[in-house]
Amino acid sequence: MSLTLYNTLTRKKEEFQPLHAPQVGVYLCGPTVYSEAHLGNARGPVVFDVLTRYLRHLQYQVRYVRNITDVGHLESDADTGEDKMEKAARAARIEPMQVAQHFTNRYRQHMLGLGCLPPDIEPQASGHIIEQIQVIEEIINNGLAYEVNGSVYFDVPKYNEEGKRYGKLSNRSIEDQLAGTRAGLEGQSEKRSPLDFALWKKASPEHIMRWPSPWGEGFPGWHLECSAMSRKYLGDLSDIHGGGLDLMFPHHECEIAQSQGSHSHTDEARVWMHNNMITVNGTKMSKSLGNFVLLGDMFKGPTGPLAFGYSPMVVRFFLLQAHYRSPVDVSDDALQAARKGYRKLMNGLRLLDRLTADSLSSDVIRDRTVAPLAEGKQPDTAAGDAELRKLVADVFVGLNDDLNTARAIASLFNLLRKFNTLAATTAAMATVSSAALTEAVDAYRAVVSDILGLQDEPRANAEELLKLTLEFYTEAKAEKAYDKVDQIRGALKSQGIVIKDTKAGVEWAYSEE
RNA sequence: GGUGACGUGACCGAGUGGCUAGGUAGAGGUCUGCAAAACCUCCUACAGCGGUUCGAAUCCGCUCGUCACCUCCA
Repeated sequence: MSLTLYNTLTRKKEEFQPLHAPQVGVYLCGPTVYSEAHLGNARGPVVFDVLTRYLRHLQYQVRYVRNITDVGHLESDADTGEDKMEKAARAARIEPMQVAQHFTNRYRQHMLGLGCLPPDIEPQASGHIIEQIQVIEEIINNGLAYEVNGSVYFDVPKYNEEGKRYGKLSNRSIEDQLAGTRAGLEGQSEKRSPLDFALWKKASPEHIMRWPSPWGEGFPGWHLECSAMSRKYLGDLSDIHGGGLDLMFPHHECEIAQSQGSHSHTDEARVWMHNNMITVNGTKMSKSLGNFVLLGDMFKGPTGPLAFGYSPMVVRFFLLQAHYRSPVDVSDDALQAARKGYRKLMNGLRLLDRLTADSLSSDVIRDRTVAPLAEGKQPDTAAGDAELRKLVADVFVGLNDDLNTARAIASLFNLLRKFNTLAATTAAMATVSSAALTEAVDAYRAVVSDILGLQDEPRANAEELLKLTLEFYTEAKAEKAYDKVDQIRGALKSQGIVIKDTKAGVEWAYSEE
């Protein structure tokens, strides 16, 4: 049983084999930090978080790179195209890097909330201009790029003449692409072919973000950073490269061309993975359509199509309940169902502690020694153990099948039902061995917490609970039930809280000890 | 126009030639001071029409419908 992943490049599920086991290099195209992240921006990070968590569970040494795009994404293909970063900065009348930093901070905060572990390396495009210039020079030296008026373009037709195939990832032929080219392509006069894409763009006088280069002051093209940074941190060829389906073309296609055209001469990554989109009423959530749900708003709610707020963990669970290559539609109904399912799974997590608790074990042991010993036999747990192990195995069948978290979660619920049945009676408990039970309990915990990254969210309000306790305290005192009084006082004291009987009534404070 | 997906029960969402998906909602039951939880049973399915097959929700064809990419987008 081993992990298989769907590779967009081959359009097949492939058994995952690291290039340099036990090391595994994973790259995820990160956010452009010029605005607040929306729900759609969260899917890739969540999926790749589960992927890297699972790879680590499989004992691989993972280097997970997720970049921050803080420069270089043009507003349009036109020569006058303004950088999105700059546009936002201009609107807010602040330093562009301040905008980038602000939204980078927000993004990290949201990702942590969603249970995504920080990447091992989080490189910023603006910090890798030199590396990007170097890649351009390599491509020029290989004769696959040309300079016009301080801008540099990748020569797609030439690239194809050399036996490469621009379009191999998205399965498009050059002819189709040319045929599909739209009419509105003025502003492309500098390009030799409409298929060519910018590696470096000359900065117009009003452009704030600019860097010196062999071709004058300018800024890197929008596909270049990932190629340059992937190579720097993961080598010429990494194991896995991912992003949203909408990045497949042209972004990832261009990345492959750039890597093939540079000294790397590789597809940049062996496995290319693409997560599907999140839709609202069946239509893709996107900035341009304005139908997006900002993560910050979603956690608080209501916002846009949602009448309620949903906690980060509920959102994470919601996303994982679908397979990453399927589209997911957001709605209150779906999220509310997900919330209940999530809580059920979390209650299961708490049940595990009881299942392995000493008190329960001793009961079980007593049951086993009383009943079966009358017949002079050990209890037969073979069937129960086998069932338990099958339930656990099913969970991993799901994970191994192209990271099918939907199947894995379904199997977890089946396992949970078994746990609930076992916990109900000591007789049921006696049908499984403690070894098999411990195994299953550990597996449940590992998958839910470590691999799926689902944590319990405390929902109880401590202050309210404390208030309630003080009411019982007051009642006990009125009844002169002093052992009860002392018991409550002692319990709270062990939590670092002292009760103060004042003339005005009962109050509490944190212990100063 | 080109490329690629998809259409599963009240809602969400897996699966894929014969074997229970799962969650939520609904009905009944066990348990229960009440309730909840838990467990058991049940209900509503594979867009339509043909075809292949011993057998199709699963493969093929057609029809209808929906979506994505081809332009910045996760």
